[in-house]
Amino acid sequence: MSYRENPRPGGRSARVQAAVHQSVRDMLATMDRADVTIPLIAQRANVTPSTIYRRWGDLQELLADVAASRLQPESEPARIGSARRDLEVWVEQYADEMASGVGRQMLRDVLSAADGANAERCSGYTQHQLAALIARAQKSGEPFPTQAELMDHVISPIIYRILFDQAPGADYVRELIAKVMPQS
Amino acid sequence: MSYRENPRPGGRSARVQAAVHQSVRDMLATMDRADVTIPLIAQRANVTPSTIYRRWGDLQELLADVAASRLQPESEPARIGSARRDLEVWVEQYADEMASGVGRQMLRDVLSAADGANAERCSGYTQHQLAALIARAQKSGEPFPTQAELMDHVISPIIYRILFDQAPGADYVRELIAKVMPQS
DNA sequence: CCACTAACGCAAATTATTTGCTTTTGTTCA
DNA sequence: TGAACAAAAGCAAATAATTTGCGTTAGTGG
Repeated sequence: MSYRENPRPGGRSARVQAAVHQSVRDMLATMDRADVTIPLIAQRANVTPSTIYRRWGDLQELLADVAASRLQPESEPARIGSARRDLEVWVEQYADEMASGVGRQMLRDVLSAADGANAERCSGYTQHQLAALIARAQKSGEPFPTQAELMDHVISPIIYRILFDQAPGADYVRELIAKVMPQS
Repeated sequence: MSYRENPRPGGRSARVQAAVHQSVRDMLATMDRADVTIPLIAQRANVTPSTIYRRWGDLQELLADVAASRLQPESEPARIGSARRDLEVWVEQYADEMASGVGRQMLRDVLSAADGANAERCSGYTQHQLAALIARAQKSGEPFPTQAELMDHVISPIIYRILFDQAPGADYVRELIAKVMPQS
């Protein structure tokens, strides 16, 4: 049986993973990304390079794994007022995070890995947050866009701009939301 | 003066670039992507590895450059009938190309390079094609979405799905277009 | 507690990348 | 045209990263 797939909290495998992830985060925060190499990561994490190579394959996969972990939201969308307002606030924060230097880089890391699993993971996180907002609107009976509408017409344009162009502004985000709100 | 930025057609710099690009395309077509290395590319292109390193920096940059070149459209969108029909046909073909294994990989290559110039290049190509369709509609007086609407609500969702999820189908594409067409 | 095995460490072998220096090639100007 | 110049390429040595075989350690299940 594999220790890696679902490693138990205190196990050696989990400790190594935590140390390596931490090491990567530290290094990305303090040094130029081009200087972040597997031997250096290994040294800081007190493991052998071969451990990392065997476990993640290459730097891209490791960075994608770390980035996807960091993109996992820690909490539910904040409760401000109406479901629409909550949505606006959440999306604005989402857009800001993704458009920042770090966010942008994490997006790229996640997408550039050969294994697409981490990209799906990220998209899943976003959908999960949206689902929470939708459930909230349903409970209070407010009209609200569907998840597909939000993904296609709010999230997608934001991410596209970040990836290919420039950062989207706050008013741009609000316009996108206004467009998908029903019976406006 | 630099030979590289705007190399003259017959010059040495252009010959090297062509040979390297061709070599990359051949190798990507025939072998596993993980086995495509700079020394191998150099050998096949009859140049020394250091030439490639000096010129492109690393494999990711080279792949991004080649991918962006391949994503450059060779011709204007086909003229089928109405502007709307032309748009539908063009977008469907665009979506198919991007969703294919090769297209997907080219997208990733373009996005994973540290230098974002090639990503902008790609987005620029798309906008250029759309501009042609818009001009056509204007000339014939047909109602038509703006470029921003097309980028945000047709292109972006397609690319997002390709990058994070699965391939979009032909009917999905037509629905996206139906949604942005004015006075439907 | 013992047997089992996945994951790790170590070190040698291989392969990729960097770099200083030389040579080639194309450009410019007299 | 043809010399002077500059950019890019070649070559080879030095460095760094990656792979791999084998022994060891540490969780797992009986």
